[in-house]
Amino acid sequence: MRNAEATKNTIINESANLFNTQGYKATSISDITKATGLTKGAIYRHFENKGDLEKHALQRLSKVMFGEIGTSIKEAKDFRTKIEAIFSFFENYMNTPLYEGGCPVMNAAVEADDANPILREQACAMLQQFKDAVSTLIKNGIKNNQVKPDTDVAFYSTIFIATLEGGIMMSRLQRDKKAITHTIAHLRNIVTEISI
Amino acid sequence: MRNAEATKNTIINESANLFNTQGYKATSISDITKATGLTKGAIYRHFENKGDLEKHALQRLSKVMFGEIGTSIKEAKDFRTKIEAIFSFFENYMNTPLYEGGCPVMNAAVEADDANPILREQACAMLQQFKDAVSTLIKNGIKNNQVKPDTDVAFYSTIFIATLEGGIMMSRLQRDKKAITHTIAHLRNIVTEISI
DNA sequence: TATTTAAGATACCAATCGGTATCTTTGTGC
DNA sequence: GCACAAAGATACCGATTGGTATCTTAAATA
Repeated sequence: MRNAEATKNTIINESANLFNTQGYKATSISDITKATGLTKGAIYRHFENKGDLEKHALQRLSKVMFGEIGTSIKEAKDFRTKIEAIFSFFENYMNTPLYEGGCPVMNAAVEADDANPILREQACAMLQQFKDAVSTLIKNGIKNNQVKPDTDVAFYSTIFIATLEGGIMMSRLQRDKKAITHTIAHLRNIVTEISI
Repeated sequence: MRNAEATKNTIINESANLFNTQGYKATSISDITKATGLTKGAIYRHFENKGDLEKHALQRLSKVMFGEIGTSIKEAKDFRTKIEAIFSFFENYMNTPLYEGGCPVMNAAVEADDANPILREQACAMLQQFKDAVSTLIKNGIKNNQVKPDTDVAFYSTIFIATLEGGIMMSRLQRDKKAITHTIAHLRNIVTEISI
């Protein structure tokens, strides 16, 4: 039989790309057939329905996003370089993004908000995963005497993510790196403030 | 004749509400007929096409948003209370929002990004208007010896907006005020830093 | 090489999409 | 109260939507 796993993989990749750029509702199954070169019959053999495909696609975006962030964090040694890895990841959204269409968390969050509870739940989990990653990063910084011990972990992980997400939203809308550059510069100041 | 201006107004209001909650592409003309109690024929008498209606709806959201922000800023006297008016506006997105569905700028920005250039341009103009408002607020603060004279206006107006937008995105996704509360608390610290 | 079965293509379905042509109703000025 | 014009309702249009039933093709196995 023709490699089922490989075709399923390309369907997920192509649809993930389309969903993240055009939106989930706005992307039709036809769009995906055009992008993959496959037919509707082939797609529906691998996925129950469109919602199922959306789920797998966002899952893929999540894996790619956190995979990249995770490895670049692991490569760094101390708190400052680790958090710098996150900054450069967001900065690269404007130059050489891993996927097109901006941050998958924000895209899914804004679109799914009320109409698509499954997507919303996934976006929620992704945001939590991101927050947890930043939190452990700060916690380890405290443990290793690189971050001030009285630092409010939940507070700072929240404002880090909020500022980054807001920054790339502005930069993508204005098609100008200035916003994300400013926000990251600001976050660097905060990093200095809480660093020992 | 039946009051044309009034019906046009309700069409704009109802569709603005639907567009901002469900999304522009995801909201059909049928949805709007159900919400208004009018028929398709009535709607297309007042608007050329769906895009035209989208334009008017976002324009309405813009007016409402900046109208509210503008008046509450004018009522305040000094820099701190003026910027505090903006904070409380964003905080109210979670309690008693002027309109449902979150920030119209972010919603339009994320959805329109590549597919809907007219909407994108409008969102871009709204963001610029918001940034200009914060900028003049800071500039006046400097002029009136309430803000440090060496304050980078473009820098701070950018991070104020980015942080607020990111905060409400997170809070709306998590359906929890914590994120926006934290981000605003952080912005209050910044206000203190740049204040005299 | 023949059989079997999974993968993918084709052809269709009802429902809905944005949009329009036409008809009916309603209010206004004469 | 009657003609006129504007506002809104009705009925339709082709195109597209998500989805399915069925047919064909290709690869593994016997």
